[in-house]
Amino acid sequence: MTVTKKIGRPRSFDYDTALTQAMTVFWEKGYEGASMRDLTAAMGITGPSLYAAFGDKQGLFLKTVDHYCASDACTPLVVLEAEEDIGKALHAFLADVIRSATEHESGAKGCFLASSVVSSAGQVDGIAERLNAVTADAESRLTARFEKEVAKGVLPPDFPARERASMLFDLRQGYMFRGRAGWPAESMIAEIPGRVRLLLTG
Amino acid sequence: MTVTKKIGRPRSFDYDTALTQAMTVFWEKGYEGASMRDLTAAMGITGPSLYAAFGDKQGLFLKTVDHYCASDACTPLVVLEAEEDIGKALHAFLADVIRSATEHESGAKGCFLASSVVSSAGQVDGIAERLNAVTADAESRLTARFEKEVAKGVLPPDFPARERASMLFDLRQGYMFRGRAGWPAESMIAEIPGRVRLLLTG
DNA sequence: TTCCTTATATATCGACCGTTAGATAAGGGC
DNA sequence: GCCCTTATCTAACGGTCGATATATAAGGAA
Repeated sequence: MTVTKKIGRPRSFDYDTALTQAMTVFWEKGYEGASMRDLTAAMGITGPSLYAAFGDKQGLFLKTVDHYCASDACTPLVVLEAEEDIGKALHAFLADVIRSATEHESGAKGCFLASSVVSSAGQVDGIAERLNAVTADAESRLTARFEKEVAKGVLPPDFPARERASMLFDLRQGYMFRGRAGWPAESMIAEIPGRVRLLLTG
Repeated sequence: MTVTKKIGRPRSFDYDTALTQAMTVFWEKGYEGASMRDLTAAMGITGPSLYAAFGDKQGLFLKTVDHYCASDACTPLVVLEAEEDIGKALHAFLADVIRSATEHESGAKGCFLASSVVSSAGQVDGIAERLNAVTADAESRLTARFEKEVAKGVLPPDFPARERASMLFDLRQGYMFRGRAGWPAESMIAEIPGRVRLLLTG
């Protein structure tokens, strides 16, 4: 690892902090809805600084997506992996999805990828590929969680871990939709136990 | 019913046809991405004619949404209600959802509401309410389909029709996401039988 | 025909879009 | 000290945005 000597005038802002603030703007307003003026205002920098550091708007957008993916910001997944009891883990996963899908009154609801980035898939090159990759990764983590229970003997050896993982992922997407439509969180939470029971059916 | 006498110069275009063409543009490009010039070009009319007939951009958008809702354009629901055998009906429903989510290479993938309109919920007044209403309607139709089987005796009396209907709706949303991410249709189709089996579990 | 009402087409409005010259400021290397 | 490099600022670019003023055209009513 070489020491990177920096020459020239140093940056007056923190790269990752600015990136996170840009992400928030994209999250609330979407790719098209977020103007460069919205972004520079939120990031606290001027236009030329933004272009020098992040490239054009599309480049900045892709960088926010990669930043989000790299930061393990998907809390439901973290919750699922942290809880030992599989029933409680699934309950906590779904509850956290519902929370994230409904908690903010602003536009920054739900998963950044699942409820905001996805709508730009047809308009920004590179988005579909990233969504595809992160979906595959999320599903493998969900699958691993089920397989862990199979290994422990809690779930039967023939338990369809991959199928249930993919269902769990898709159910999450439904909550994103309901959150955007203003569906009340209570009715979603009330249905969690039934869903958990079904997901664990052998 | 009174005969509506029209005075003044008659319209030179068909209202519903123009509305449908506008919907296609919104479907492909989203609300923000669709410019008035895109819309007038697709509708074959000039700007002032559009404003006179449909109001401003937001008004036109809401009219396309209402037009879609009123036209029973959600083919998976129609398919589900048409097929008598519940297993085949569910299979056909999911297959049709997957088809609509993946068939077009353009941006007009999936359900207009579920994959396009939903992303404008935070930015256009009136969208969330409409999504909420149409979701409730779709769920009640899904529930009715399950209850029909309960009445026939195919499903047990204590079958949780409403819960499974809501799951079915949410699974559909997952397919919309996968379609946008470029997920291959074959792998989704391959998982249908397992999902149908689980949905019908008593 | 003449009026009244409504739709049409042309041309354009001010505002905002994403983006970039051009000049200036701030660091390290010598 | 003086360079070289890079970041910063102000200002503005051409283009497109959504929306409209104006004048003309096309029908029914008298």
